[in-house]
Parts: sequence; structure tokens; C-alpha cells
Amino acid sequence: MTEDGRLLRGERTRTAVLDRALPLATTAGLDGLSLGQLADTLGISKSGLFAHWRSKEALQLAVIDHARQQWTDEVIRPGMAAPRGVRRLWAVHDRRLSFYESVRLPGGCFFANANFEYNARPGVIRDRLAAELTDWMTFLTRLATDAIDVGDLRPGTDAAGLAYETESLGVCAVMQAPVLGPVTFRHARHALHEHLRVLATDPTILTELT
Amino acid sequence: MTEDGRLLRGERTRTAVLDRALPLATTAGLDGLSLGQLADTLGISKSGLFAHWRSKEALQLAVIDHARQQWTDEVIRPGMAAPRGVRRLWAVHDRRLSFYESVRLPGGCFFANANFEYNARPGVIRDRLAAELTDWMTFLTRLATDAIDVGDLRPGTDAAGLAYETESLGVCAVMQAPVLGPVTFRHARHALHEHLRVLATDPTILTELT
DNA sequence: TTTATTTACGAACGGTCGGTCGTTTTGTAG
DNA sequence: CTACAAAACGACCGACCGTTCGTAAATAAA
Repeated sequence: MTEDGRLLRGERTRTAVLDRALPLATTAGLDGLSLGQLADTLGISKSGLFAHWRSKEALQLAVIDHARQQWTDEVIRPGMAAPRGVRRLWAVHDRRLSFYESVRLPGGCFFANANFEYNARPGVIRDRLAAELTDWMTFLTRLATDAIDVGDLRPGTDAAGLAYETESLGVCAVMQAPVLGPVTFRHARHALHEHLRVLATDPTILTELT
Repeated sequence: MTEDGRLLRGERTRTAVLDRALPLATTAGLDGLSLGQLADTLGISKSGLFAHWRSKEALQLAVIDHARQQWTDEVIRPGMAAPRGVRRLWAVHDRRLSFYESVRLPGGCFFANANFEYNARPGVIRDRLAAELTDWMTFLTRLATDAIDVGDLRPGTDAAGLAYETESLGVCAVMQAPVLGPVTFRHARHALHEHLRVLATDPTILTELT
């Protein structure tokens, strides 16, 4: 956008629209996202959106890409800065919780909301969301496997199971926090910490983590 | 309804409507529930619904009550038949997983979906859903506390934390099963089983459970 | 400066939404 | 049988939805 706030054309307009669409889709739902409302809050006309995306569905898919990009930049990449092994697994878990604990996004996690919304609605969007979830679980499993490989966790540890538990604790903390309060984040941290302590070859590794 | 399938008036009509509305609201969302579509599939007129509920919101609240009733009858009550202590906590966890594992309800768990849908939408419905979630967590915590009181779990065990982990594992298994497959149910059972074994005063109690 | 293309606009479309109204049907109580 | 109230109906309302279209403005290329 220009210095006076007006939108420029082309790519910059597109990212500006997606920046605005993501929080709207997070709170109102990816399907409940209203193109009219989106255009109004951007100060552009509804029909102008169709110059950039051929349909609402195309825009929704772009929102998903945008959300993944943001998630990668703000959560995964910083978490990956931690040393390999169980420290990195913990860093990703902790970053995710911190991200939502500091109320960065109203409406909770976009991907969790969208997955729930489209669980029973076949179509292109559901397939895309399913692929994102599969990728994410593969990533978590790889973190767990690495923690086993470097010797932080006992050989024979169920990497996929550990990834599943990490994901469950994280998602539910974000989901239930608006109702049950920030205690859910403490529970999510404590539960995984306890479990890792049981699985660790040297429990003292865990004591130095938050 | 009469022997030829037509609806009678009064209470029986109301429960017939709710029986039909609950799966629709589970798949399309409590807000995405369409009164026109609901009336069509029931073979009645849309305006006829307003003879029983003054507004869509009133019907949505009735759907929540109906879902809770069904949940109590089909999941909680059978689970409570188990002996006190850790066996009962496990029975409730297991019943919940079995309920959805056998594909009883398309669209997953109504309450989980609705909670996600209304997390960022203040209003009467959100308040009601929040109350339901609070009640449910209180119930789970009570089960955990009881398991401690009867001596199944170590004194000093974090009952609220255990309840939180139970809920997280159960919800996410149902949520992710459509994408990741039934392996999520195995993970949810295995993870809680492992955790309970760590917390148990006598681990042999756990071996006799599934 | 002229030309071509992208970008944005306002108006309008068909469709669905929740909701209202007057009327008719239906069950039940007297 | 009569009278009354609950229940169901069809027609209709205004609002909003995603989408299209013809056109005008803005940019980039010539």
C-alpha cells in the first residue's frame, strides 16, 4: 500500500486482501467468510476481488496458503532454531502454545477451525486441508524420530504416538483456552513435559526446559 | 409419528425435528444449519418450525440440549457402569472413542465442532456451549479425583491435568480420524493407558484394561 | 503520446437465508 | 357435536449471498 494507505495493484493488493481475510476466516469460518464484508473493511468493491481470484473457492485456497506461510514463518522456523533432538521437539510445542497464549490471533488456530469446519464436507478445500494436516503430522513425527535418533529418547519409542500426543495437547489448549482460561496452556506444557521425562534416556535434559 | 410415517403434533414432532437437526448441525455447523433444508427433509413447511421455536436461535439451543441428552444416554451412562476408580475413568474414555470409531455420527463430535465454531462469536449460544464444556471438564476431573481417592492413582496426582489430557486425546482422535484414519483412536487409547500406568499405584490394574 | 492490459468500479442478477402473516387443518376438551 | 387452541401451511418480505457484466480509471509497454 502507498504511504497514504491506499492499495496498489497487483501482488501487493493480493497479500493485503489475504492479510485481512485470514483473521476473518479464522473467526467466521472459511465458509462463513463474506466477500462483501471483506471488501468493505478493505475499502474496495466486492467485484474488485474477482479481478484477482476467479471465485470464492479460489480465494479460500489462497487463504489456506497464506495461513500456512504465516504459520511457517512465525512458529515453525523459530522453533527449528533450537538444537536437534528433544529440545527442538519441545521448542516447536512451546512456540505454538506461546503464539496463541499471547492472543496473536483472535478465534484461535485457523487450521484447527478449518479442519473441523470441513471434516464432513467433501471437495477441493477439504482435500487441501487434509494434505496440510498430513504434512504437519509428518513433520512432528520427524521431530520425534530425530529425538530418538540422537539418543534423547529411548530406542523403541513410538514416534507417531508421541507426535499425536503433542498435536492433541497443543490443539486442545488453543481450543479450550477461551472457555477454561490460560490454565489449558499450563496443562499442555506440563503433560508433554511429564511424558517426555518418562521417555527420556537422561531425564536431566528435560529439567533445563521451561 | 403415526404408523404410516407422518408426524403427529406436539412433543413428538419436536423430538423428530431435533433428531433430524442434530446430524445436520454436526456436519453443516450449528450456524450453517438451514431451516429450509431441515423442513424439506422432514417433509414439513419452514414456517411450521416457527410454531415450535420462536427463532432459529431457540431451535439451536434446543439442538444443544438434545445433543447433551443423547451424549449422556449413549456414552456417559454406560461408562459409569464400570467400577469406581481408574476403571471408570478408562471406561468413559474408551466409550467415547468406541462411539465415534464405529462411525455413529457423520461429521464427528457435535460439541467439539460447535465449540470451534463459536469460539470467537459472543452470544447466548457461545455461553451455553461454554457451560457445557465446563460441566464436562468438571465431570472428568471428578472421575480423576475419585481414582485418586480410592487409591488407584498416586496421591498428589494432578486430577485437572489428567482430565485435560483425557479430553485432548479424545477430541483430537475424533477430529483427525477422517484424515489420518483409525490409527488416531489407537494413539488416543495407548497414550492415556501409558500415562495412567505411570500414575498408578499398582500398574497391574491397567494391564487388565483393554 | 499512443496503445494494450490490468485493475477497479457500480449496478444488477438469481438464489438462499431467517422470519412474518393470514388462513386452514387438526386434535382435543367440554 | 361444538368450540377452542395448537399446529401446519403457502405466500411473501427484506437482507445478504456469490457472481457477472459493461465500463472507467490506472499502469505499463510501444
